[in-house]
Formats: sequence, structure tokens, C-alpha cells
Amino acid sequence: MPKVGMEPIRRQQLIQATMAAIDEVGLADATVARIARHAGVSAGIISHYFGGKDGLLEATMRQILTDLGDAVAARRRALANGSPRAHLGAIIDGNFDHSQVTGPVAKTWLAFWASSMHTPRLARLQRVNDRRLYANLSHQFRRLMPREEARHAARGLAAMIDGLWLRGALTPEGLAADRARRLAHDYLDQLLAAYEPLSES
Amino acid sequence: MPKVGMEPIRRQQLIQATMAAIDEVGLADATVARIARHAGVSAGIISHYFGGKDGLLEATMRQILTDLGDAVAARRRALANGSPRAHLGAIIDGNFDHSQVTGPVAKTWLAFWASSMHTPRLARLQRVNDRRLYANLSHQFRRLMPREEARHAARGLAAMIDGLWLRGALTPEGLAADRARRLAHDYLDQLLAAYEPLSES
DNA sequence: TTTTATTGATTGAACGTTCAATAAAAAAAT
DNA sequence: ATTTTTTTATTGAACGTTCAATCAATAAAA
Repeated sequence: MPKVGMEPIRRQQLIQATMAAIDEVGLADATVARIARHAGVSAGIISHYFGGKDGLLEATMRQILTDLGDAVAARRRALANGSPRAHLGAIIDGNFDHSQVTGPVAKTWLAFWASSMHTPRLARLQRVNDRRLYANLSHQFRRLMPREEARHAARGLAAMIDGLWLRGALTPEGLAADRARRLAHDYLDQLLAAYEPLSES
Repeated sequence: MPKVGMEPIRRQQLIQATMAAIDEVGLADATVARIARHAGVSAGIISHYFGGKDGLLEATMRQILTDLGDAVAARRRALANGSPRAHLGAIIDGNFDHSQVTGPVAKTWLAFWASSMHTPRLARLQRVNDRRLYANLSHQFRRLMPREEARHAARGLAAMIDGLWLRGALTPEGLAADRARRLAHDYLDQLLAAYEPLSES
């Protein structure tokens, strides 16, 4: 049933189908046939729109990273000129909300994470995202503390976010997103405690 | 060159070769031919000693978990009746020392982590290890604080350890093990600060 | 009638497993 | 001390399967 202008529709369908397939059977068993079946199209269409399976996988990872960036950016935009703590909190929340921490997106994300260790193109995407998070955190901490301590705090909070993410993706029901957010916020409070003597309990 | 008693030697060789292959090209491209080449034996031997590729992969993951458990246990044994803080510190150090956080072991570990999402046998191993870490942490925190807060702290520290591990395995040169240890210890200090007013700076 | 979109059988490459053949070591026999 | 037999360890070519990619055929829309 060919209509004109199918390209963006098919691309979106296939990216969603890729996440669904990876969620279902893992990256290793997410064959083009299975992905195509999820999307309700034939296998050949993947090569047509993405040049091959690798192209589809890269587009899928890119989509996830874009969504993640948007989720963070949207929350920060709502703050305008907020305090460093508010911005850091928004970064945390953006990282945990973005299309749910559990479910297909999270599993796909973790699968790509592992895969990026040996796939240069995915490694590049992963690295860009990683740097963005670190730079954002580091910049906000810098408004409250010396450079080296800001970097230290940024590294710590980035690790905490990743760790909570990992556990969220891995445990059966997923570490409840609420609980993960609270742990990250508590950690942030502790990191800021020495530099914000105003808000003592 | 058949000698008697080769079985334990070959098993060890093949497990090491599996990690080397995964470190080199990733789990997806770690074929039996490549693993066998690393060990300097033929491909057929893998089925002979492990029943098949799956058996070898499971044995490799089991070995990593055993080593990790041993590294933690050894440090804690040296403490005998140490303070909760000392035990928690030992758990952190054990998790970061164990055959280096970077290198083949860490990459293999992360690959299995991702893989365990869709491989029940690996998921079981991963789960046992996870529970052990949480139980150990939780028990030590419990000596200093109420139950719910102890659990909260244990979840936080476990996530922090995992996050640092993940970043260590992923970044090019690996997040320096020293730096990761320091971040984990700093976090531990903060978690304990409210319950150990003795050691103020 | 031309263009755009899609199919699905086919192809070739890659993989894990199997198993008959082989060879070294150990045991038994001379 | 040799030689023969048995046991243990290992090989690697062959087999069957699975997969991604291709492309001629097809069909709807323009």
C-alpha cells in the first residue's frame, strides 16, 4: 500500500520496533526479521531506509540520546535563572523521567552501552552524551565551589546516576524510579551541604 | 600432546581466553574459533569440556563472581571484629581491586551484565551476587542506624559502586581505580556522618 | 504511464556442534 | 627393557542452521 511520504513514518516505526525487539529478546537475538515483524513490514525495508541493520541500530541509539537530552533541556528551560541546586535537580529528574527508566528504552540503552565498547560509531555517540552530562553537572557545581571540587562532585553524581540507571534497567521490576530519584537527590544534598549553610534542617 | 589431568588446566585456559576474546572484540564477536585460538587449542575442545559455548560463558561469569567474592571476603577477614565503617570500606575496596576494575575482567563483567537481561542462567548468577552485596552493606549499616535508613544507605552505596564500575569499564583508560575508590569512600563518609559525630575534621 | 514503496525468495557468509581420525601417554605384556 | 595394548586428549573438516543483504517482481499512487 505505497503512499508518498512514508519515509519518516517507517523510520519511526522501525526504531520503535527495534526497542521492542531488544526489550523482548535482547540485542543478540534482535534479528532484522524480528524487528520487521514488530513493525509489521518486511525485512528488506530495513536496508532500504537505513542502509542495513547497523544503520538502524545507530539511528535507534541516536533517538534515545536525543530524547534524553530533550527531557533534561525541557526541565532546565522551565527554571530560567534558577539556583545551581535547582538546575542539578532538574538534570537528575530529566535523567530519570525520560521515557521511563524501566521498560524497553532502558534495556535498549543498557544493551547499547555494552555494545559501544566495541563499536566505534556507538562509542562516539555514547561519549558525546557522557561529556554533556559531565559538563552540565560540572558547570553548576562550579557556581558553588572551587574547580577541582566541582569536578569531583560532578564525577560522583554522574556515577550515581548511571548506577541507579543500571539497577533500574536490570532488576526484575526495576528499582522504583521514585526511590532512585530520591537517592540521587539525597546524594546531591550531601554534596552541597558544605557549601550551602543556609538550608540547614 | 595429551597428558593425563589436563581438564583443570584446559578449563582455566579457556576461561581466560574467553575474557581475552570479549575484551578484544566484545561478546557478540567472541566466537568459539576465536576463543580457541586465544587458548591455543582447537574449537572442538570447548564442547568437550564445557558441553558447548553456553557452558563456557556461564563458567566464565561464575569465575568472575567467585573472584569478586573472594576479594571482598579476604579483606573483611583481615578485619576480624572491625567497626562497621571498616567493614564497609573493605567491601568498597574489594569491589574495586578485584583483578583490576579496568581491563578484560571489567569488560567481560559488563558484557555479561547486559546479557543477563535475557539469559536466565546468567540472570540467576547476577542476582545472587547482587543480593550478597546488598545484604553485606545493609547488615553493616544496620549496626549504626535504624533498619529503613540502613537499607536506604545500602541501596545508595550499591548504586554508587555499580556506577563507578560501569564508568571504569567504559571510559577509554578507565576511570582511575584510585579516584573511583575515593569517590565511594567519600560517599560512605557522608552516609555515616550523621551517625558518627566523633570523627569530625 | 511513470514514480514510489514494498515484498520475500534467494544467496553467500559465518557460526556452533559433531565425530571419525589421530597421536601421545600410560599400562600391560613380553 | 622393549614392545604391544589401552586409555586419554585433541584435532579439524563436514554438516546443518541462521542471518543480513540483495534484487527482480509487484502493486498502489501520482
